[in-house]
Formats: sequence, structure tokens, C-alpha cells
Amino acid sequence: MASFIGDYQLKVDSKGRIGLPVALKKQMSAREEYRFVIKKDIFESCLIIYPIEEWERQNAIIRSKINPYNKRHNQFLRNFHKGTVDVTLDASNRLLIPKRLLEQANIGKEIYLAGQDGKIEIWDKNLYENLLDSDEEFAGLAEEIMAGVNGEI
Amino acid sequence: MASFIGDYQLKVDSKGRIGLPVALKKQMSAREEYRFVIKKDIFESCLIIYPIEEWERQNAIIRSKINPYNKRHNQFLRNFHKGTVDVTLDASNRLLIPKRLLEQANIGKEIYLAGQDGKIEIWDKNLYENLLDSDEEFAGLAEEIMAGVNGEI
DNA sequence: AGAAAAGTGGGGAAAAGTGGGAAAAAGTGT
DNA sequence: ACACTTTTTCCCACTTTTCCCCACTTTTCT
Repeated sequence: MASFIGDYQLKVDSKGRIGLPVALKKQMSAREEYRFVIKKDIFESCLIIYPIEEWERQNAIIRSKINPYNKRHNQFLRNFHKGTVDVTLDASNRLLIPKRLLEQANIGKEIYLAGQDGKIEIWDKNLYENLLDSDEEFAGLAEEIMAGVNGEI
Repeated sequence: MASFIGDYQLKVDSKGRIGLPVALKKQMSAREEYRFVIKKDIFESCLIIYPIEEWERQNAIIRSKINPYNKRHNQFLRNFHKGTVDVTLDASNRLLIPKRLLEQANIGKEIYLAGQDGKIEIWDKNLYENLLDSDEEFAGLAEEIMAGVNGEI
């Protein structure tokens, strides 16, 4: 499984394409076809890029939990899949992001790609730079989430 | 087994046909004949498209649960099969959806096809866009169903 | 500094999506 | 069985989107 590291500032061109930085591509296992699933994040105003294996991994987990004859389970499955797209790198290492997704996440011409372990986030430049600006806020979150963990973060 | 990804906004033409997006077709294994079973969803106002193998798989599961000498079981089986149709892609990659099914699911001219793992749902555009908009509701469902799973969704 | 690689932009061919005419097939009633 | 209507399917035409390709700029590395 890929583990993505680092954030990269780049541009969306007039057709809605973003060039995948070679650094990120190198963090994936080599293959003939680079296929991804892109979707709006549930909580934040950003998009998430999953390499296809990571997407399938998540799907397998969900499949194992879901009873297709349960109404609420179906609602969950439907909403989990809502607003996803299946994209492939073009000949110039670019991904075509559908306009409706860019709009949903308030993404303009300038963006950041942020590697997050198994996935990559796409943020509008301004939103990303203003995220957790303050060290205090981040420190607070860290304490809250990592409470009880022994050993360094 | 096919694993369908992505939702696609498209139109039903005056004859009740919908063009299967190539992206979805590519997500299936290639074959000479593309055969599907379409039926109204049990819970929601939408239709479901099963590739024929997935339909047979679901059927096998149900059959294994059914006692043929139990009246209620038979009622269920009868209702499950009621109103299903067997359709094939035409020469232009389109499926002809019977009018009565479109009416049952309140489907107008503009629709979404929503890939969900083994099946594809057909929704009226407006109904689909208004599904569970709220993050909280979805997050609640996610917590409930995915309880105990580590690794974010 | 120069060469190579990565990032960016856009023209244009090809493919996909959409609409509808009309032949063929199926269904209906007398 | 026949004529008539309705449905289905094949075909062609037009529009929109996608993707291949080339070119130019910027960055990186030696």
C-alpha cells in the first residue's frame, strides 16, 4: 500500500486538470495504469484521492459489514459512494477533476495536494494555508486525540 | 465481480432509454452480450441495475435462506421477483427502461446513475441530490455501522 | 551554466452522449 | 389469418467532452 508524504502546491489548468507531482507518483508502486477514486471529504471542504487499491480495501471492509437487505445499511452505502469519480492519469501525468467536485470543495486555480498516508487530499490554496494556522489549536488537537498514547508522536 | 464506482448525471430520452456511461461499462468484465436485471428498490424510490451474474449471486443467497414450505418465505420470494425486467444493451450502449418502472421510482428526464459496488442505482436527479445532505446524519450512520473498524473512511 | 526532468498551457482529433427517423418485431382485436 | 397499433431495435446525425499530443516555462541536478 502506498503511503503518501508531503504537501505540494500546484495549479489547476483551464480544463480542470491537475498534474500529479512525480514525487507523489514515486510513492506508489509502479504499474501500467494509474487509477484513482476521487471524492469529496465528508467533513472538510476538500477532495480525497484514493489509489484504486486503497479504495477497494475500504470497500471490502464496508462490504463485510453491510447487510444489503437492511435499509439503514443501504443508506450508508449509497452516501458513501455519492459524489465519487473514477479517474486515470493521462499521458502527461494529469488527473481530470470534474467541475462539480471542484465546486463542492471550493477549489480555485491554486491548490495544495497533501499526502495523508493511504490517500491524498486536494485543498484550495487559501483554505489549506489557513487550516490550523495556530500552533495552539494543533497542539490542543494532538493532546485530545493522542491522549493515553505512550511513546513519541 | 464488477465493482462499480462513481455517479453519473445523464438523461432519459423520449423513448425511455438511458445510455450506459462508458466508464461504467469499462468497470465490467468484457463480454459479447451485456445483460442486466432491473428492479425497483425495496426501500427507496429508485431502480437497481444488476449485471446478470450479480443478480444470480443475490438469488443464490436468497434461495439458501428460503424454506419452500413456508408461506411467508414464499410471499417474500414472489415479491422479490415481482416487477423485475431482463434487459440488454442495444447497439448504442443504451438500456431501454420500461415506463412502469420509471414511474414507480418517480424518475423524470434527468437522472443519476450511482455505482455501488456490485450494483448500479437509477435515481431521479432531484431526489438523488437531496439525499442526506447533512454531514451529521451520515457521520451518525457511519459510526453506527462501522463501529469498531480502525482506519478512517 | 547547461542539460534534463517536471510543471503548465492549449489545439484538435477522437470518443462519448444525445436525439430522432424508420424498419422490424411483437402484441391486439376482429 | 389479417390489418392495425405499439414497442423494440438499428441506424445516422449532431453536440459536447475527453484525451492525445506538442510546445513552452520553470525547476532540479550535475
